[in-house]
Amino acid sequence: MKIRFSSGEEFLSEAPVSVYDAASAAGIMHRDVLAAEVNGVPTELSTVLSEDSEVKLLTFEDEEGKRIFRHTAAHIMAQAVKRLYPSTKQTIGPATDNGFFQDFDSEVPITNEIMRNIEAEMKKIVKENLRIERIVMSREEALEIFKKLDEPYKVERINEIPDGECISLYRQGEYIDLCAGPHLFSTGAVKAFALTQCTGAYYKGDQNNKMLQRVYGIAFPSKEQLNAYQEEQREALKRDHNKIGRELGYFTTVDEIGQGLPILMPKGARVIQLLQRFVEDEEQKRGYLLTKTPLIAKRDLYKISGHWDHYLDGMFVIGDPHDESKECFALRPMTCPFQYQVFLNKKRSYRELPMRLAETSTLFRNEDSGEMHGLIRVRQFTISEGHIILRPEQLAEEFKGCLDLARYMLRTIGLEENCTYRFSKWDPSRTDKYEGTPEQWEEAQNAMEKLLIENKVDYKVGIDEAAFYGPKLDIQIKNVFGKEDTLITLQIDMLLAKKFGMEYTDSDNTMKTPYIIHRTSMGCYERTLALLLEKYAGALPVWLAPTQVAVIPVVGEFAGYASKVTDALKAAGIRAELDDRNEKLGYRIREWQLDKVPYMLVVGADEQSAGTVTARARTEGDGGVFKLEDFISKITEEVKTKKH
RNA sequence: GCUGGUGUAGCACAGUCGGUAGUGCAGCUGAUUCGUAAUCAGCAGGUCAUGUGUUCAAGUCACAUCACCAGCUCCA
Repeated sequence: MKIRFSSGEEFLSEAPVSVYDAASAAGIMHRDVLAAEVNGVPTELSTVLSEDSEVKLLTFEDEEGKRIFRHTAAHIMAQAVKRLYPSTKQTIGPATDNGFFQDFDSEVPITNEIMRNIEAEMKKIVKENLRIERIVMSREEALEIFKKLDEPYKVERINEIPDGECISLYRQGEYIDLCAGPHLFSTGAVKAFALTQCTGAYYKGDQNNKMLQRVYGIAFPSKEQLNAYQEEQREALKRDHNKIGRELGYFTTVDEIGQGLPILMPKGARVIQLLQRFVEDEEQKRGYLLTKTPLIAKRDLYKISGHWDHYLDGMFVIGDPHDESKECFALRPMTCPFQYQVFLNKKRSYRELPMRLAETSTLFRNEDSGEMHGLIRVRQFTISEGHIILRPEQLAEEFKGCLDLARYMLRTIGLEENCTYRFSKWDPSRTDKYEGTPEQWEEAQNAMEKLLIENKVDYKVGIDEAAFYGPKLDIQIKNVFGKEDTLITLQIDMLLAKKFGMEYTDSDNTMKTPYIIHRTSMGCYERTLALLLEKYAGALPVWLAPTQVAVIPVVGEFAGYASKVTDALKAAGIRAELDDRNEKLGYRIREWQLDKVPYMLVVGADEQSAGTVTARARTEGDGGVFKLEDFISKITEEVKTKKH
């Protein structure tokens, strides 16, 4: 038989041979090799080859190699926990994007102190360099083993494995676990690791189930890689909008006002105003009609839209929602049913479609208390909302228009490269959560899929991520903790128009029901601000900076000239601030640096006599000595082009 | 909502065995007028998140509530 390696080498063998031996014989085995892919399937180095095979050796540089490495680290953690706390029940322990975790059912919560103990025990297991063995057995044998070990979750899992599927166990030393694998050759390879946090997690991710103890960890083949990763994490956390946004005075929260209700301070409010003006102006150019609709409505409206049935828990209700004899209001969680009234105002012709309605819309959602996060997840927010009411044949063009607008916005604010696309579909097994029939969902989803392909959107599918009325294209972004949120959403809705009795007279004089696109152009402003602060570490581009220029006289003597310069900048529409405090120059400069202001103009005798300014720029190379009017032109140009 | 953690001045933190609260920076008032990371002096800031309890005595101990943080679940 012939074994071909992806690196080009070949090895011929009469007898069955392990991947490890074959690679050694071919002279390409080295210490960084963790596992292998045989004919495209990941497997361990001990796998015995008995027919012609294509083999790729995996190291930590390969995604699959990383995954296997981390998965083995998870097993080492589980082994350590079983050694220290034998009554703990094992559940699952996969690799994640950055590391791994293990879920345990433990009587006592796992604290930081316990975590340190587990780490110490893990070090021992690595040092013992235990050989990791794969064992395949029948369902009955496996059940017997785990019943004997008193591991009920493993027993449950074994019973869930479909007939005919291979049941494999992995053994390292005294520890044994049910696991599909693959794994490393031995525990010794996991040279550097750290347990990062301990927390609760519902069994099988269902909040009706028991809460288990989850321990997260990271693992690397070398100490250097571990240190580099930890340093990177520390740096990322310095960009946390929830930290710098408060420190720099963009927003704050107040106990008495409540959770998820941030106060936008002058700087935060300014940035949001700038974003909002930009969005509204751009939408006007693209044929949108601006509306302004009420923030509350009677329960009757939400009953028509379906929100009352599907979203009552998420709404702030004024009055008793269940007392039908009295009037009851609710703060709006979405704009849709309000904005539809614009269309419903009179009889509509096909000639009026598409009708593009936009609104800077404040929404209220009664999120569960543990959900709030800085400006990213709040209970009141303002969104660049909009609905396009259209004839079915206009869907492709209008959807493309929305996508173009969203991409233009993201590109302009500099977040496009940080985003990914998710095609959010319904879950056919959870019909209670969704309106409409499977046929209607099929139709809407097929339409969207076609549009995504046409528009070359590189997307991932998300099952059970749709809105209750239709599928979505969600534009996703990660925060500094790696948590993903939706920034922008485009939704196709073939259901709600009918519920609201929306119709138009078509060219053949028949009444037709329109389609609706629900869309945002820049998402909600609070969240966008948060992600901008994180992207730029607080140093927003000039066009968005709350203060664009600080004017600093060298000493008090030149405060007059500095004041004139400031006035000239302000007259040109530049957000300038005069800093004539009686403090040492270096001290004042340092304060503005900490404030991340894009430009400082230092003026003294030379500048005053020449009518110039000395600009010190936040970014290297943008500074220098300018004629005042030249500096104004420079800033005006940067604002106009929305330079990053 | 669930698991764990946190809450002392605007911010960063001390506060020992339970004995009535400190430091630095920021702020204010003076003085100082200095060319790119911190001028000097003085002053003022706190119902120790809130409430209830234990105690002769609570920042410190107990319970409850609120808020903040991470994760789970949910979601823009």
